[in-house]
Amino acid sequence: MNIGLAAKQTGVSAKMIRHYEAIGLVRPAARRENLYRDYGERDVHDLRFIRRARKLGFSIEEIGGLLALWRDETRPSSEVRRIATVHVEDLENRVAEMLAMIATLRRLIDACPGDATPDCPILADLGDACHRTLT
Amino acid sequence: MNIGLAAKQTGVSAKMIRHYEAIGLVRPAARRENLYRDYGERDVHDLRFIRRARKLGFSIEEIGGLLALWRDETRPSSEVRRIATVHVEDLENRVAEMLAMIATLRRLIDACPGDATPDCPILADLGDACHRTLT
DNA sequence: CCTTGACCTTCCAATGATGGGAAGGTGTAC
DNA sequence: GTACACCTTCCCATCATTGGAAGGTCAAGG
Repeated sequence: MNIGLAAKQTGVSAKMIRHYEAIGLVRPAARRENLYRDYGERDVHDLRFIRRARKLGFSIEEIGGLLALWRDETRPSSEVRRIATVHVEDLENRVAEMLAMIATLRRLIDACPGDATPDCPILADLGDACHRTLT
Repeated sequence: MNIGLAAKQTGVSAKMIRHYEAIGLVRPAARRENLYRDYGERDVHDLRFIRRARKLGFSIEEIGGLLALWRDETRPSSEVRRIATVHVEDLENRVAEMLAMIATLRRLIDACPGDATPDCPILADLGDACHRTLT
């Protein structure tokens, strides 16, 4: 099948399919006589795998590791679990940071009149030379 | 003051200070005879403002708008509030997405034996041709 | 046979925020 | 006078993705 059809069937854009090939995440596609890439079942599987892993926020590097484990019949599930755990902890750290941002911003927004007057605690907080975190 | 001192006083690296100047986020610094950049009170203020806004996750573009409002004595606080609200809603959306990823991954990790056996629900979920979200 | 439109190819560039480093000029302290 | 810390500009890299240009290929229809 052509790259366009593979893209439709996997939800990965043709652009990204070529890119994943260029960086070595997927094996180079077979080529027809006209040099068009030709995809089969296994390629489609790998691309779907990648798309799902991306949706779960795995990096390309992590996905490379997961794909290798997928292909390794003798893989220990502990290794997969380790990668996923490291990733989920990273996600949790980032969420915690973002929640802190949100809490601060919500406080500032609540304190801001939001009318035509120029007095705004949001700008005051960002610009105040004697900066302190609101409590 | 030199760019290095300004960097120390504001927490913005010299690299980034030059970058912010290049993209027009801050006004071009005054130059001494030797072409060294020369920073004053107001520059330091703007850089601190930027650093704090970055810590709250505002994009450079949003910060440009906030800085302009800061300098505008007649700004309506409603405009500042609007920018902050849009941003916080964006943050909340991203957090919700990440929480969904985390929930899915936690379920998969909990179901994974994490031992030397190759059977792993994490890979099964990523690779299954008949894919369904775990409930 | 020729055109049109939809596909495919490769290559180059941009995004946003930041860091790294090279090559070269300047300032200061010993 | 020389060593060292600082400054300058310029280019490149990251990460994942998108966009476009320039050109080749294929199928349908006039």
